Amino acid sequence: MKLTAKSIIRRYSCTRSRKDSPGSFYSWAETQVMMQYNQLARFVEINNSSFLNYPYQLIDNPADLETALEPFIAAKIIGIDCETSEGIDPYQAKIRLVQLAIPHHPVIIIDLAAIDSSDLSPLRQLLKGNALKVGHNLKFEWMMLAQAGLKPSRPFFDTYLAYRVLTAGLKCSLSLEAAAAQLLNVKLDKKLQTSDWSGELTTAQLQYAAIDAAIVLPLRTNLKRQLKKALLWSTALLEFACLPAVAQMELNGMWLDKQQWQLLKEQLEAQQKALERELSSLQIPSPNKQICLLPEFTNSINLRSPKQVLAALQAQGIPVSSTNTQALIPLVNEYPIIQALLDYRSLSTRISTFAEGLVQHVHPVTERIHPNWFQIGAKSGRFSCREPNLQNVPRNPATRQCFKPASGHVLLKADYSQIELRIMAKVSGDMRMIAAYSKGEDLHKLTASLVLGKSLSEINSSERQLGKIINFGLIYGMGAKKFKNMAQAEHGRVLSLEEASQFRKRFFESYAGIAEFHKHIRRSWLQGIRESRTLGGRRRLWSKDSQPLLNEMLNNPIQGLSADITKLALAKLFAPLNRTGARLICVIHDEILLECPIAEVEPVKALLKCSMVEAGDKFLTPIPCEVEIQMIESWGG
DNA sequence: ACCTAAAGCGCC
DNA sequence: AAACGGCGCTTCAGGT
Repeated sequence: MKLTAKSIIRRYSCTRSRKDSPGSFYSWAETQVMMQYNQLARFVEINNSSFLNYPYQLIDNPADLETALEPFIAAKIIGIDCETSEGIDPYQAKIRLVQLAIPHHPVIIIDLAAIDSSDLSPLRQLLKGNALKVGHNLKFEWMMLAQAGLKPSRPFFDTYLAYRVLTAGLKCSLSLEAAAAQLLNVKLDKKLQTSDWSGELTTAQLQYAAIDAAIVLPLRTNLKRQLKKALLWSTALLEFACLPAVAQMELNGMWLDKQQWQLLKEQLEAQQKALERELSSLQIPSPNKQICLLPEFTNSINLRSPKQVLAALQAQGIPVSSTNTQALIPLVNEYPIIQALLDYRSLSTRISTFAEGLVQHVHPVTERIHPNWFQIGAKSGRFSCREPNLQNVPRNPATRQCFKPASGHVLLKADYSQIELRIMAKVSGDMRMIAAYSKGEDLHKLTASLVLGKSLSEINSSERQLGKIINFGLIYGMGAKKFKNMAQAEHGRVLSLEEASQFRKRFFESYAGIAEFHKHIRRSWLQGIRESRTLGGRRRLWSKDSQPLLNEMLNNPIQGLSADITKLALAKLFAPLNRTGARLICVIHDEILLECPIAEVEPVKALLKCSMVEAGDKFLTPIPCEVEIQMIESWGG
């Protein structure tokens, strides 16, 4: 197959997945769901009330359970919801109710407080079955059910993820309430969601519980139609396939050596104290400061306050108009105090956010850290992670060495090598990049040689570093000025603005495919197009009240496809990984971290590599996909 | 006393 | 004015 920049761009711009083809028909079951929805909608209209009546059957004994679930055994699609008591932490909360919905049937509400877990096997079998489980934010249900010994099996349809796939980039509420209102014109009353589900339940509570399970069925029908119409069906399927891996990862958590962490904290605090002394000359500029008799109370400034720091620096005659790092870096050599200030601020973050902050999230029950993972947390489709964010733990070894596997285990750390650069090579079809990757050449070295006008063998490690900055900056539209600053800040190489813009020019001359790719995106940006797609079909929208930035549109296809690839790897990994003793514990965009029993290292390594490479190959061919796997005793190596 | 925006810094 | 992109957390500063 002949690859040219134009042909790839053309293909890129009209990428269609077969599975996304519109005009699909609906099954009988789906038609029934729509009829049910129509009845529901009519009811709302007539009553003009936020409270909906919906038939349900409360099951509070083992004998009724088996009978009640009979109609569900043959069902292909089941709406699922849970209500919990004692909070929403899967390690502390308890499931009170499991609600199950199928079309034209009362919702079955199972009271787990009234049924012994040994009598739940009909429910367990049902959840293990092949029916499509539909719910809103199923990660929560999955974790709760898994903790109750009722782990549900694929396939899943998560209306929350589906709604996010459909609206990625837009600011809108993704709650079930908002989705039902927006897509079905049904008003749900969520006031009871946080009510007490531990004691005697009221009719209103049961009614609320029933509606939540029932509503996801028409919601799914609506979302499926819209996803197919928007050519987002394969993206949604990818998210659904990835969901159980994410839920399991959140349950697994990550172990932190608290004692070692405490030692680290003390070291950082000592370093900070030393810097504070070094920075004591930074004082409040005051015209009458000589009247202050107790300078330690009056003249010292708050080093975390940009406003006070700016005034103090200016008082020392240092020519600054801003205290941000970019502005201060060029002054580091001339004024030693600047470096101390930068170090101080860095230490402040490492102490408050990490040394003090992270340890507060060690779970009292598991003694591990279980962050909230959001599999579509970013507009590009990337994951985000909160409370705490494990995706921005400082890289320095002393910090990461505190993250360790359980005893008898090691960590397996797998990284995609230069994934975004490879994606750029793929989507732009740049001939030089394709040739370099197929020969196994080092792209950073290549860029340095092209821009500096030297042969590959002449490039030293410092020049390669410059090539790296050029590669990662310029492919996303960095301007000459920012590039100049970055070359100095991260590489220590002082460039004039002319040199910087000369390098930039040579970069795009050397990689004509990238230049062409940028032109193509710029054209659609100029036309006022408000969406961006990845090669996998994932879409990001811009709302009408926010003008898309060109650089956002340049970046999205790259960053978004990287997310697609990682998610596909996780989806492939999930089932086979569960047949081993290894556990997924962390995902940092292009890095996957497993905790693996020592005895199983070799097979798990092979499985991990295979899943990731297969996922990469699906989108990157003919660009080779490289995955590096390390077996380590701690995250720090 | 509490809320919000911005600055700053950590990561990919 | 469009000028690397994507996040989350803590602190400060100014407001109600």
